[in-house]
Amino acid sequence: MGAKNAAVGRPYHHGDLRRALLAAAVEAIEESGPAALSLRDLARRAGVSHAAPTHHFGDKAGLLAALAAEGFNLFADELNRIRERTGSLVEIGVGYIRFAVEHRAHFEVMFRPDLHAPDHAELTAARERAGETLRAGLATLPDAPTGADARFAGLSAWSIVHGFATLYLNGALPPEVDADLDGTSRAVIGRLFAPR
Amino acid sequence: MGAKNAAVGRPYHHGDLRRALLAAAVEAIEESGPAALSLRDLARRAGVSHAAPTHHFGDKAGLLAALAAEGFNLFADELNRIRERTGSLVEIGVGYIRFAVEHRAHFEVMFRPDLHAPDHAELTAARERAGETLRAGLATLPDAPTGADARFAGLSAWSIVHGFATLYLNGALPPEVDADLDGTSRAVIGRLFAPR
DNA sequence: GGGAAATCTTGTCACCGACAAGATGGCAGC
DNA sequence: GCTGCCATCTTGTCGGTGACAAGATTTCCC
Repeated sequence: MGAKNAAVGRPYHHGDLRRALLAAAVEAIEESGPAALSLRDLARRAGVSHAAPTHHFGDKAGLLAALAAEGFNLFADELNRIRERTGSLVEIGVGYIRFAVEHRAHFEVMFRPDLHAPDHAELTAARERAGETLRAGLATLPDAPTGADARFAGLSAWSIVHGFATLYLNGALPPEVDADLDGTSRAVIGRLFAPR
Repeated sequence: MGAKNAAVGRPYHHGDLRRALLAAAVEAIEESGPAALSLRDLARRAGVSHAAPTHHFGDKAGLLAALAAEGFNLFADELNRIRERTGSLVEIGVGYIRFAVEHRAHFEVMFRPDLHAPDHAELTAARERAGETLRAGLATLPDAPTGADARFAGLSAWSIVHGFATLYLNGALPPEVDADLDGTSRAVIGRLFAPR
């Protein structure tokens, strides 16, 4: 029978601690960035003891890798949705940037391998899935290039959206950008594909 | 008279501790990234007590802000040199990426405001100087755009080089890129300005 | 040459991540 | 329906870290 503890109403087993910890991590990172993240703080937010997270993630790098994996999966879902709906590489790019802003905590962890547990299977799979999504997006180009050109086209498209998103998140871009993020994204990406 | 301490030869005053700590920080960050940086480790590397760094930088955020400022100054110097020598925006972009790789430790700290002491005067000035350099680089374009077009041109150029550099540093780019980083950079940047 | 100020040290505190050992309770198999 | 296994969670502990305080040493400047 549960809840014999001093803390009223809280059963010994949390129920879904793993999910609660990941949600708490998103919250904490949105508040103060991934550098300031503390496992003990997450445990407090979830109402469990300071050592509870260990069982689910091993260590801090394990938790961040799991969070990154969740991020890559959300990311692939979102971009696939946009691709099926619009079939436009520019719109996928706009979605890339919007994802970074709307899922800031996930995004800030996804591309920081120094924070991840090495050889994290779930993360590797999720990252691969997201990569596949981007490659499929490139194929939507009407005059899809081939050979070396295709490599450079892919790299430049990825670079421009990733750079814009990163600079925006770091607060490096001028404030006017905030007023119309999608519009600015479209204009910036458009310059890469403009026929001129 | 100096060197009465147990540690032979080491005077009480270091001489140039500030510079030594910044150099140690570069070394430490190159080894294990900015997240793993520890002030006490830097103090050990410099051969001083664990509290010595406080006087020069206030706290950890102060040290990282100083390192970022140093980075922005090196960065502006390097890009100005390239601009004067080549007058080419593409080459400035290649230099941007090469700087990120060759001064990885500095670069990884420069665009991470969450790590910086807020309102750090030296950093603000250095960042402004670097921004000025980039703007001057844009003006080298033969058909330099004006008005809103100029804003988007600047944003897209900055985004593409910054994104490429960031992805490369994070190990997200395929290994072939390593073989010819400058060539790949040029090809990627070239797609943005290609007349097509 | 003497005192003020800069520089560095020692000592301490709260917090953190990791680990170990034990408590709790769900659950499968009988 | 009971029993034992095992996932889950707690408590306790250790070394390391950042920040601060107070004191020691040295330089600098008048």
